Amino acid sequence: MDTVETRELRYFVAVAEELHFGRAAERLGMAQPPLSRAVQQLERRLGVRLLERDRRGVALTRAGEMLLHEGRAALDAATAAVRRTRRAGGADGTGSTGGTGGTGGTRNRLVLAVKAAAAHELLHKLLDAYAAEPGAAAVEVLPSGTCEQGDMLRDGRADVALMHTPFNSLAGFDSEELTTEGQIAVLPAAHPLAARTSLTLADVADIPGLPLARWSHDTPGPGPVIHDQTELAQLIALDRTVAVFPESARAWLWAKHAAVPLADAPPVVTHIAWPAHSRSLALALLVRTATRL
Amino acid sequence: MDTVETRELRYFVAVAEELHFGRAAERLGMAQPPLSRAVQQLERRLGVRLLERDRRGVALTRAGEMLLHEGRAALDAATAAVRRTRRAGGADGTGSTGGTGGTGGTRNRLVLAVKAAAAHELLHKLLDAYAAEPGAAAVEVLPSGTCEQGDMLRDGRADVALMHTPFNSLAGFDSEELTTEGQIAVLPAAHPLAARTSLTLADVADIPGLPLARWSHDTPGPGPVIHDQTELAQLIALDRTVAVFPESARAWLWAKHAAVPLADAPPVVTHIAWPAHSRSLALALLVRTATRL
DNA sequence: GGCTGTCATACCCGGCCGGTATCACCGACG
DNA sequence: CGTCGGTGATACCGGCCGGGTATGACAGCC
Repeated sequence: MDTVETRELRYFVAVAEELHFGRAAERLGMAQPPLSRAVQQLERRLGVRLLERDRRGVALTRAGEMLLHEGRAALDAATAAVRRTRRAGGADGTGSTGGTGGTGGTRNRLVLAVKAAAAHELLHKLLDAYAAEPGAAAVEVLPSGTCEQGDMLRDGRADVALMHTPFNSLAGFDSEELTTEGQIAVLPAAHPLAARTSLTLADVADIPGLPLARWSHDTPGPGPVIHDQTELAQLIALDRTVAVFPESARAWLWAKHAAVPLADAPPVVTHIAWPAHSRSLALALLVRTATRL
Repeated sequence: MDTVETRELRYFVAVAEELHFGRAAERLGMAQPPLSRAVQQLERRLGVRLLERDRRGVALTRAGEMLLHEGRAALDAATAAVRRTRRAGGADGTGSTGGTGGTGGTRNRLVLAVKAAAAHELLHKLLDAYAAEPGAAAVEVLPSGTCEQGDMLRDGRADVALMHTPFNSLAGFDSEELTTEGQIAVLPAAHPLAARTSLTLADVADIPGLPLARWSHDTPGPGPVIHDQTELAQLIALDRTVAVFPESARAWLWAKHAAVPLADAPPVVTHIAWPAHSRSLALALLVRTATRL
């Protein structure tokens, strides 16, 4: 009797995230009373108090925090199992871009998550080299717009990913190092600093009238909040902001952009990463191909 | 609709492991027909054929193999969630040895999995040093007799483990390196080779009349199959076998044993390892203590 | 051809999952 | 101070589904 149904986990996680039975029930598409009862049953079966119900909302106990973390991981594992099984059986429902035919014999497929517009060159070479391998699977390239590649691997939307330290964490995955590159400042071609052969992070941190762009409202600073890379490119060309990128970003620079190496920025290392427990031949072949590029 | 209940996963994994509905049902403590139906429903919901039922048993399809692997991982994650939640809430049911009082304030507990009789010295120093830390949790030492430490971490029986490469795989865990040591051959003190100051793996591989001990019947070879380290020590003292161990094994040698360094054996590295998604202060403190020893 | 052993089907029952209605409680507020 | 709004808990009920038993379809085998 040391197991939980995923339904119970979904319910508890919803309540723990909302800290409110009513909203959680709404999110789950059900009424509040059965939800209350289900969580109570879960608490009884675990023999542990998960929530501290003082009037005016709900608070997590220490055990509740633990179950929130571990339960999320378990739910991810369950949905990953479903997604990967469907994919292996050919009953997939993704409308993803970039399907590349394999050798036709096996109907294997591999979903590769990449950060949009990063490491073009590497990705291109990798896909070409892999497609040339005998026995290669079809590779779907899944650009992770808003989401972390790590999340994609965890919940099964992807089988393998290109990740970039120090931006992504490789924790919990197996990985191989592929390339290392420096970082560059991307600024308007007309700006005085664009003539320099080298800059420092401090230089670009506070250029008068040219604040650093931010990817989210959470980051403090005066710079504009941007949502995609095209928007950013536009704003740079308009002399409104400056940004820092790995060197491979030179691939998408405009004529009105200038790139200057940053002397003291940490190098960006591109890894190919996959769930540690993977046992797929197609994946192994892709990794081997990548490391031999 | 991209999720599974753990019940369905348990059922399918049982069938996939037994490749026989009747035996699987027995193992699950239920009748065969509901099990058949449940697996059929699972196949319908996934839209994928998992089993190839030709008369005379059952075979896994490619998708079935995938679900077996991924489903096991998901089930491990679910039971880990339950175990760790119970532990965090103080409603634990383990009868494990080695409970060591923390500083009393927090009722936190940490289960540390170790290979029985490995790295005594290191373990001792670690426990002492950790207990001296302010805010340390109670540490339960869980000797993993038959089981891999990695499995203990995966299914929540342990929170952290001492693991030894190249014997254990660190895949999927975060880890820090602690110590490196060479390996020694443990042989009867009276044996001629015991006088040597150094040996090679080839030397001990085929000593006439002294075959290498095996831990499992799966390993081929003429040596005796042993089940625990005491049994092995006995057999060595009786001139029946020889074995290879990390240097720290000197701690438990008998008077009738001799230890000779192995010149070409790969070094054994002891790591402290934990699930990559862990977010526990007590664990972080233990890791920091360990790396500072 | 019966026998054995496999998995699937048919049918029934009880439990539990979820919904509606309501309660108990507290804080805010005029 | 009574009322009201909003919280989660309780009571009750109906339908679904998970599980059991009995049986069927089908292949291999002596």
